[in-house]
Amino acid sequence: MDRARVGLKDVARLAGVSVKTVSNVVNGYIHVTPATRTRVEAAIKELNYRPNLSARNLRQGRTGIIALAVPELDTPYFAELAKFVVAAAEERGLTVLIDHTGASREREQLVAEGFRARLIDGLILSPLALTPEDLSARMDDTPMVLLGERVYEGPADHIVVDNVAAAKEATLHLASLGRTRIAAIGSQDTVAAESSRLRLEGYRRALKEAGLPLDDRLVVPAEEYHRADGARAMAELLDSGAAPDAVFCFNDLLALGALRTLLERGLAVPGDVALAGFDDIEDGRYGTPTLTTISPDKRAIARQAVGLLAGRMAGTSGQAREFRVPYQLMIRESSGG
Amino acid sequence: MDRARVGLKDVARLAGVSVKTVSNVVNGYIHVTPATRTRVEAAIKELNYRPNLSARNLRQGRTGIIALAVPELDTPYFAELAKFVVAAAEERGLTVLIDHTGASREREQLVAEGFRARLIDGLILSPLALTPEDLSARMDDTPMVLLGERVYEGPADHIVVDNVAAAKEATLHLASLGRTRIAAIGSQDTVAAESSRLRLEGYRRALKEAGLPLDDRLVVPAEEYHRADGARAMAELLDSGAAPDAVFCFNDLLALGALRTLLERGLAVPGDVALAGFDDIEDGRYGTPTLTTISPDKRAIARQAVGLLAGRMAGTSGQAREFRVPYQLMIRESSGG
DNA sequence: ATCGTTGTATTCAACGTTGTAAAGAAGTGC
DNA sequence: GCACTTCTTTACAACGTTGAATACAACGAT
Repeated sequence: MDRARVGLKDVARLAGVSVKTVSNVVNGYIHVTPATRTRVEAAIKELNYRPNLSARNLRQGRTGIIALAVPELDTPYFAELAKFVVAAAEERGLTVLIDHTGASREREQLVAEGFRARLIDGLILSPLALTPEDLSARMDDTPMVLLGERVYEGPADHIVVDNVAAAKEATLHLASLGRTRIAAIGSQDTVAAESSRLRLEGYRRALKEAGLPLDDRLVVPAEEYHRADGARAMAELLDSGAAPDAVFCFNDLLALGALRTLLERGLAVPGDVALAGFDDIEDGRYGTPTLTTISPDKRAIARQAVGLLAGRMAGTSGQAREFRVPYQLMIRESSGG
Repeated sequence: MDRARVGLKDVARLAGVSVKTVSNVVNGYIHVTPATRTRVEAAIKELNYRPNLSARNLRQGRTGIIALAVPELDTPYFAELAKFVVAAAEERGLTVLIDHTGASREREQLVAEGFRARLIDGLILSPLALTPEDLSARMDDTPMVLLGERVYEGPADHIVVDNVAAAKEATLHLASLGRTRIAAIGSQDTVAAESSRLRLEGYRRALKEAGLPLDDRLVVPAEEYHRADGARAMAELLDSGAAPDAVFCFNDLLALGALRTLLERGLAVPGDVALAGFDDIEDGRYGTPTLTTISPDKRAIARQAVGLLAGRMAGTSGQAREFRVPYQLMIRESSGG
């Protein structure tokens, strides 16, 4: 194999034209004779020429690459989201590079501060640990769109789902089944745990609206949002004697973990305890029982994020914007659907 | 914000040195006076300079980016694998760009043929539909490592798990429980479905070794490897009257789908039907019951792939190599563990 | 014929970086 | 003091591409 890189120059020599003409053919410039075009295309094919994107990018000042930074890629919610983002980016001719931050503030800062600067044209960041102050202090001027639940007043565009309303709707749904001891799994007391706080707020408002008392023993924290944490939290809840007859989990993985504990202990779902989650990941749609959950429109999130980012990259200026993306309560078997 | 890009030139002017000296500081060149270094570093900080990677890459002829092309990113197995690949790449200072092929032969060909050529230095491809002929015909000379089950004699390095042995071990485990009517879910008759074929072969060998008859009605195809296919296949199996007392599913998602059908129909797992899967995805470790499965060492797969690729990128030449990665049978509740 | 117009192809410079070679400064050994 | 090495910094060219400016040819209208 030729290890030697073939460039416009080589194609030009073979086709007997200037370098620029080859460039014109490659870029579909209109004023090229069919004859030359054919000749050049033949040469391109013969040499198996591929444009050097680094050179092109250098010249044009853009790379066509955007980064998507998520806490964990192997979390179903983010994997599904990533898929939609990649698809939405492709529609616009953009390539996605994925960073995972592991939910560490340090890594999130690094990404926001332009760790990939001059390689990417834009950044979609799903922050978990980053504080609004971190964001205000941001130096890098790469366009950025924030994803997810948190509401920032800061200077960055962001896409949000109304967590309070969604959590309230899920909790009210459980109440509408006649449940009176509705627990919540997933509270967090870190400064940065905004989405947890918002969902808790929704839960509280729902209880108030339903005329149910607020019992602190029914609110159980979860350090992370994985199945294991949900299983552990559910066990605590049952052992504490709080005797819940429904549980709203702050995400689906917590709910699936909780479900596991409930079934292990011989409790019926939804018979003894009704269950609702948040995220609508595929796992929840095929478990036993299937999981009632809040389904944020992930495709819309991805589309909006990429669209907004593309706009900024194209030079749109102005105030940071917030886009609200719709969600839907999916009632399934775990709450008697 | 300065929208104007700051380059070495600007830093050099501010620090009162030549462009190359700044470059030397940035790259940690040894022979720079502490005094100059400090001065330059101050200037870099003041201007918030970031190297332009496109330019650097153009100059050096490499980008430091590798692509990982997987069929579906939101499939747990690949999401987990992707995470390990990203981590392994980071250890070597490489950045990963993810492509998803949707298991389409066309997209896989596109990727292998250098769709991203001159942007990436190497490619890790997990082929599903690509034929060995496609690979032999490959023109692009970007280093490539193939991932996954398929064994190619072709010209590319690849990382494999011994599918036949693993499938045999899983099936034999089911037989060792005293089950005599062991079904298999996931056969495929596409030309390209190599991994399905290998797992089926392992299943057959196990039956032979256990002295069990081979009953065609016990082998059920699955078009794709998702939960829905598993659920459907299990239903077919039960409706056909084949009366299985154990099922080996060719991946965990199929198994989880099958599990769903079994529980829906009031059958006990593993009491009435024992179940085993393949991949060891996290979902299987927290379902009810937990899932017996073949666990390929994903971290090793990722490490080997990136290492091998890095070697080729550094210029190692020679015959295509095959690396075998270990696996482990994880016995859990679905087979009475 | 002459002028403009349009279409086709070329030359030149520049994007920001780094490898090479070489220049200048400073020390070392005789 | 001289030749020599070592350290520090620089000028220059090149990576492969494309935008701007321009040359040249062909054409139609005057």
